[in-house]
Amino acid sequence: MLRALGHPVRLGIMRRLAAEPETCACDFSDVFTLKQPTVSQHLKVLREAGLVTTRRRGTQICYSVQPGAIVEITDMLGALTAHPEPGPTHLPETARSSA
Amino acid sequence: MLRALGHPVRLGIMRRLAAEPETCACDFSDVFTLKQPTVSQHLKVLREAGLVTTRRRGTQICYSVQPGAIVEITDMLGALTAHPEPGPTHLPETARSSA
DNA sequence: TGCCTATATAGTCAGATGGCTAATAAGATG
DNA sequence: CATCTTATTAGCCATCTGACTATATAGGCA
Repeated sequence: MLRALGHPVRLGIMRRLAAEPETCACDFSDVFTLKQPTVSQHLKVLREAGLVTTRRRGTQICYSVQPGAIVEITDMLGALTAHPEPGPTHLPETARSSA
Repeated sequence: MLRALGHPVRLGIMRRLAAEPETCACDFSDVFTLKQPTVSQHLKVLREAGLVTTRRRGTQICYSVQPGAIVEITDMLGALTAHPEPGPTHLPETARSSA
């Protein structure tokens, strides 16, 4: 998810979706001055990262922010400031799973 | 900053620093099975992103998480879930029907 | 001072990323 | 059913990233 947000266009898409939910895919091409397939690729990354949800409206597909995903990231980032506690709070460092 | 966190090794470094502050640079080479210069590059990215702070301790340089940076990211991400209607300001209805 | 350890930089190369055009698939609408 | 619009996928190529080795720099300590 962080990797998905690490690209300026994708972060811009998220911001746009936050400011104006239910934005259709075709709208982004104009906003970011990118060709439609390029936007589609970025939207796919965001979709597969679970950061956005889709809904069909007529011939268009509207995107919105998946609030749960943002909470998930925020929670994970908050753990970065948590002090080390003597308990099973910390995760194993052998996590090799990719998203 | 998000771009800096978007790499598994760098996120792992941040997690390690959260679990064990004041970790010296040489320690990461062993933890992540990477050569020393590679770790140094990642630490440089984190440093330039303002995500970590450094402190010299003898011959070593110890890294710690910069809490303010995490707050900054969290705050920015929180804005992604904020609705575009912060007050009684009326704006065009967009026919949002729940699925 | 001189050495020795720890860290940072330079340079290089394979592989990933991100943009495009062209073609395909999905679905609405007459 | 035919057609048209919209979205996705495929393939291509320039650029960036991230790993490495080799080298340079910084600073403590005998």
